[in-house]
Amino acid sequence: MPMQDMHHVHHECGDCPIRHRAVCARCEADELARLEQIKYYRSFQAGQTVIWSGDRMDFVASVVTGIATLTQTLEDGRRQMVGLLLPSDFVGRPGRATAAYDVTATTDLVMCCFRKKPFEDMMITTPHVAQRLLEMTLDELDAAREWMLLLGRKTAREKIASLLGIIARRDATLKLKAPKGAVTFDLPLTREEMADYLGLTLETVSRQMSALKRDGVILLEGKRHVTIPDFDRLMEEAGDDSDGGMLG
Amino acid sequence: MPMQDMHHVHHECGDCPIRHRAVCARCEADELARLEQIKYYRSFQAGQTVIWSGDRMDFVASVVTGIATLTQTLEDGRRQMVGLLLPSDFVGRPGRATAAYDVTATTDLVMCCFRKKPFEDMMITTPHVAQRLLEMTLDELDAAREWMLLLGRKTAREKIASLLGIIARRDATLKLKAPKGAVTFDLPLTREEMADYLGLTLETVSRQMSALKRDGVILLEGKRHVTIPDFDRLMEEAGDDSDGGMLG
DNA sequence: CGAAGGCTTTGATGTAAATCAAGATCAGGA
DNA sequence: TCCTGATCTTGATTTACATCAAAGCCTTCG
Repeated sequence: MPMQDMHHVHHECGDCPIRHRAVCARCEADELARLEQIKYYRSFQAGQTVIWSGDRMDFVASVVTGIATLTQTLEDGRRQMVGLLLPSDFVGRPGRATAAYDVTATTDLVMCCFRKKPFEDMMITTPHVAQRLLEMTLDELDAAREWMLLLGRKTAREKIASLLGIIARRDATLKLKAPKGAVTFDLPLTREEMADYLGLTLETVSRQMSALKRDGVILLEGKRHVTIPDFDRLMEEAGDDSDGGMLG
Repeated sequence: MPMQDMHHVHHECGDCPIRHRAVCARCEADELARLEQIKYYRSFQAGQTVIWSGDRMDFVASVVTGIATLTQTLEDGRRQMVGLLLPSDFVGRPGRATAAYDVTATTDLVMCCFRKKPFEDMMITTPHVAQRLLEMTLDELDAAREWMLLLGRKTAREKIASLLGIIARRDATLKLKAPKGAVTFDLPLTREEMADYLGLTLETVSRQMSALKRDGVILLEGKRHVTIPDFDRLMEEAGDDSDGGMLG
């Protein structure tokens, strides 16, 4: 089984601490498809909508490059981001005909799409696919629950610090280096998108960014470029439970 | 395959609108186990802790009767509920050694447990198990995302109305009748548990319950027994997006 | 170059929910 | 029966964040 071996070698390209998942997107995509003809690529520009909630969705997909968001909207326009899709993340649901969320490209984006019917067939005939998808979905569920704690119980400052930590970790992972000491990266989100992620207004996001800057927790160069001189300090500000796993 | 047929008959016992899932708990449990010796039942009293976050967890389980909660806690004691486990719901993660959340019985509870190692083996040898588990996990992820919208963007009054709607629907499902017109049920949660679910304080929960009562949206008999004279009215108060699926 | 339109910051003010503080209600046990 | 403690309600006050408003900063496009 050289194909199988190949697969495992690919997966050792790195493990993402944010979502606890292998991040080699191409590999993921190729593994899931197998059959060339059911898979195709689509590109989107930053800001473009991939699909609207309620639209017919005859494909499932995974992110190859770029960042996409899932958002829900109330009738009066209040918006909440409910998913942040990074390379290798999966979107769409086998066995559902319409999209449940708005999917938007926040950066230029390439997605690898699979026609739904043949993908569903493959799920049945190829057990490995369902098992892998389960693993990914469980990771997303854990991330969603962490996010719920943030939304329900953290202060604005803690929310911002948490988000910066998440982005910093993701970025460090893509560059294959641990987020210790000084970290630097570009924010992939506008202030409004950050607000939609965190359940805040864009003004509060802006104010808290300024406050963290004033207090030396972060350095800002322009509006988007962030440097974190002391990652542990940032994590303190995020107020996270740090004892998980060490008490039993 | 009479065993297989049996299974499908069982699953037609009802579909839960809250989590879009078959609710026949016994059936679920028996299907997942197959081998008698890897499965056992555990009972808990209301208020008892099933497992603490970080504890070693050498089993996975599903709820047979009663209600359990998953909660996360920050160092300073702020608590957020991140999961509400109803009969047939699954808890635990194949491939993880320790619990990620505190699991607590809010009512008297019976769980059907499976030793983890043989369960993991079964996941590999029996494709159907992984597929079923994927389906359930995707449902939970959808519920978590709905919950994120609630936590991030809804007012206290909307949060309470949403929670009452969720409980009413669950309860109606268990009784196999649609939640239209007048509905009546007992709250399975204390005010504090409701607050932990909703990201509020117990005082705010109490005040908003009183307000909904004053406005005739709900009737209260004692602290726990709730009657909803007009379910549509309650859903209006919940402020949910109602156009989902009808615009594309 | 200068106007136009996104983003972003910052300030002034308002308000929903938290916090602090009594009491009320109820169940169980002596 | 009356305590005792848990749970819940209600009131007074504070506060974190939202809202409203204005101005600053880039980019780009005429």
